[in-house]
Amino acid sequence: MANVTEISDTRTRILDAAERLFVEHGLEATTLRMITAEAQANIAAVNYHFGSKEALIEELFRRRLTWLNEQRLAALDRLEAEAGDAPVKPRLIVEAFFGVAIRMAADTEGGGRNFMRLLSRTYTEPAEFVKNFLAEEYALVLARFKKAFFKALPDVPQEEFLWRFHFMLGAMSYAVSGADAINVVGEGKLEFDNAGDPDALYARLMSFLIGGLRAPLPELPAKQSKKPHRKAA
Amino acid sequence: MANVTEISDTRTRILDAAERLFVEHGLEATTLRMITAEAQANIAAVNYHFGSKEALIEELFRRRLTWLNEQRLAALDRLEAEAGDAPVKPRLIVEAFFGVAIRMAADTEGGGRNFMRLLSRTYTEPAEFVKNFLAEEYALVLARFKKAFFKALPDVPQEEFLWRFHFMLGAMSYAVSGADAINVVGEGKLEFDNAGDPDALYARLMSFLIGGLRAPLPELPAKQSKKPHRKAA
DNA sequence: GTATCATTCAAACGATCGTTTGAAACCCTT
DNA sequence: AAGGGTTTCAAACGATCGTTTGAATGATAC
Repeated sequence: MANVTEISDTRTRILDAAERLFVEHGLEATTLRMITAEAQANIAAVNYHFGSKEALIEELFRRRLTWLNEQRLAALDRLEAEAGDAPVKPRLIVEAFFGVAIRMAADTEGGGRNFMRLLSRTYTEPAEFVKNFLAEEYALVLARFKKAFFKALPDVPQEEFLWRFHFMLGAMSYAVSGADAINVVGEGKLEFDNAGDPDALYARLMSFLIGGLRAPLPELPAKQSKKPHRKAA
Repeated sequence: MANVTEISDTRTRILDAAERLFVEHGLEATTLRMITAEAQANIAAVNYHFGSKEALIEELFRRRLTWLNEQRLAALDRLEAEAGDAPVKPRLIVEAFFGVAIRMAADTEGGGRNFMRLLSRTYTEPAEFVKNFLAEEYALVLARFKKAFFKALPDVPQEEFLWRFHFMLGAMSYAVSGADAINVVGEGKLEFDNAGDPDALYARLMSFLIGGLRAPLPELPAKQSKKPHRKAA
C-alpha cells in the first residue's frame, strides 16, 4: 500500500473517465481501452484495481448511489422528526426523494450531473447484473419512502400510488437526461439546457410531479373480480 | 423476385426476432448470431436483406414508428376537424398522442408491446445514428402536436409546456417499460404487469399526465435578465 | 543498500463481433 | 428440361473485445 491518505489516484481517474464515457456511449459500447486512454492509465489497470469491467461498473454506481440514498434517508428523517406522529406532507416527501437527485444532477463540476444522467438511463437497463444491483441498492430507501407516502396519502390506493411513483421516476429520468433527448422535442428553437438553470428545472419538475401525484384518481375499467384468468377474449 | 405477395418471410422473421432480443438485451448486446438463431435464418441473411446491423435497426424502427405516428396525426386531424377554429381540449390532445402509444404497447401478440418498450428506452439511447434517426422520424408529428398544444394552452409559457411534454414522455416511457423496472419499486408485493390490464394502465397514466400538465405554474427562481452569462457565482 | 510490497506497463491471449465470400439450393419462366 | 435470378448456406475474414501474463518500475521498511 503506497499511500493511505490518497488511495491510488489511478483508481479514481478510471472511475471518473468511465462515468463520462458511459454517459456518452452507454455501458456496452464503452470499451476498457477508451476508459483507460481517457484516464491516462494502462489497459490492465482496470482488472488490477477492480477485477473486471462488471465490477468497475458496480463500484462506479456504488460510490455515488450510496451517498445519494443516504442523503435521501437523512432528509426523510428530518421531515419525520419535525412532523412527529403526524404524516409528512406529500410535497415534502417528493422533494426529499427527487430534490436530492436533482440537486446532484445540477453538480456539473463534481461529476454528479454525469452520474445522474447515467443512473436515469440505467434504471431501464437490460443488463441483468445491473438490474439486480440497483434493486438491492434501492431496497432500503424505497421501503422507507413508500411507507412515508402511504401514511401521507391514506386516500390513495397503494397500487395506484406505486404506479404514480413509477411515473414520477420516469419524469425525473427524462428531466435529468435533459438536453440529450429534449432537443428532439424542442428542435433547438428554445434553450433547453438544464445545466444552465438547475433551480428552474427543479421548480418545473416539482410542479409537474406534485400535479401528477395529486391528480384525481382515474376511473378504472370494469374491475375484473380478483382473478379473471382472462382466458378467451 | 420469388414471391411478390409474401415478400421473403425470412426478412420478417429476422425483424421480429431482433425486436424481441433488442428489448431483452439492448441494441449493442444483441448479436446478429442471436438474432438469426432465433429467426432460424443464416447469419448472412441479415446483411443480404438489410445491408448491415445498423440498417436492420433503422428498418425495425421505421416499420412500426411510421404507422404509430400516422395514427397519431390521424387522431389529431379528427380532433381538429371536430373543434373547427376553437382550440382542442388539452386532455384530448394528450390522449391522441399518448393513447395511441399505450394502445400499441398493449398489443402483446403483434409485437407492439415489445416495440414500445424498445422505443421508450431508445429515446435516451446514446448511439448517435439512433438519435438522429428518431429526431427525423419524430419531427413532423411533434411539430403538429406542439402547435396544437400551444393553441390549447395559451396561458402556459411555451418553454414551460415543452418541459412538461418532456416529463410526460418520461412518464410514458416508464409506464411502457412496465414490469422491467417497476419491480424495483413494487418489490413484487403487488401485481405489476401492465400487460394484465392495459386499460387500467391507460387510465392511470392519463390521470397522472393531465394532472402534471395542468399543475400550477412553478415559481421560477429570480429571472436572470435574458443573458446572464453566469460568470462567477 | 537491500528486500518487499504495490503498481504500471507492453504484449499477447482466446473469444466473439459484424461482415464478406463463393458455391449450393431454390423458385419461376420459358 | 433448361435457364436465370433470388435466396440460403457453411466457412472464413479482419477487427476488436475483456482479460491475462510476466517483467519493469516505484515506493516503503529494515
